[in-house]
Amino acid sequence: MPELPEMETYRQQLAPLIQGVPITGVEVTRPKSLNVEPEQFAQLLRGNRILQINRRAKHLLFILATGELLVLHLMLGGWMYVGSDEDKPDRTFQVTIHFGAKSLYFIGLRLGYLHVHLPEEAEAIFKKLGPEPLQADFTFERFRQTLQGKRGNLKVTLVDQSVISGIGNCYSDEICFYAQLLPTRKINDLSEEELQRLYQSMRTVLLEAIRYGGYMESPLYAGDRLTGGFDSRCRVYDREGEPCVRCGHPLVFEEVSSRKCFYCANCQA
DNA sequence: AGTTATACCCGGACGC
DNA sequence: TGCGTCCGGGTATAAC
Repeated sequence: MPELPEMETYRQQLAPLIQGVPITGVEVTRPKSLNVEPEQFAQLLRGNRILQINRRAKHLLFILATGELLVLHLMLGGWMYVGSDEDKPDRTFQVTIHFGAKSLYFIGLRLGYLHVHLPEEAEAIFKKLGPEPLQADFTFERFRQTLQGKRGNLKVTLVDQSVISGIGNCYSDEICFYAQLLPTRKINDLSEEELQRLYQSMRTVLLEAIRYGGYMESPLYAGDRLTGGFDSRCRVYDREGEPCVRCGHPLVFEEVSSRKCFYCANCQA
């Protein structure tokens, strides 16, 4: 599922492919993906250009030459492909944006969406989100302050977008594993040393995931060797029963706060 | 502040 | 091949 590293991978790879290229047409087969009428959407985009692609948490922001933003959230299982009629995936496209011969296909948008906003509207939406975990000014000191007074468990706190933004179900497990902390630990029970481990692990895991292209089933374009490169490097997520890479004990699956949760019961404490 | 429940949504995998 | 069934899971919101 697309979390911060996946969206960051998309952002980096998408930029050189579509930035500045005139939009020649739009197709919408799922109007619910949009917050405006499909005709209005097409009218706004046709002849327009995406000048820049930014990311905020799990959102991608396509900045149009005319000043509006397209705010993308892939939610569960959404993904994208850039290609042409010849090599496009055999899937249902909810939205397609054509850039001459090549097209950007949006796939698996069930709860996902592509919304048109003015910059100030987007800002208001993003105000509810917690800090970006990888932003340079999100120091350990700020991290500690952010978690100050929290009493929930590690898992539920890490995936809470209003506390820290961008981390989802997969990376919360990976971060806990790297930090050798049980996802069920209470935030307020963590020692100073454990908090530091958690902070370092958060940065290390997210940066590694971005470097290897995140956790995705499908490439972004033909010949893409980066997207999904982190799949095989996931240490615990969806690996119930497999031996822990650190100690060899079989990994455990448990529902924690009604979420899928994977961890090593032997070397996480 | 935490915890729990519920609705949202539908493609595609799977079973027969 | 074809048709019916059901799952997944982040987010918003409400109730306690």
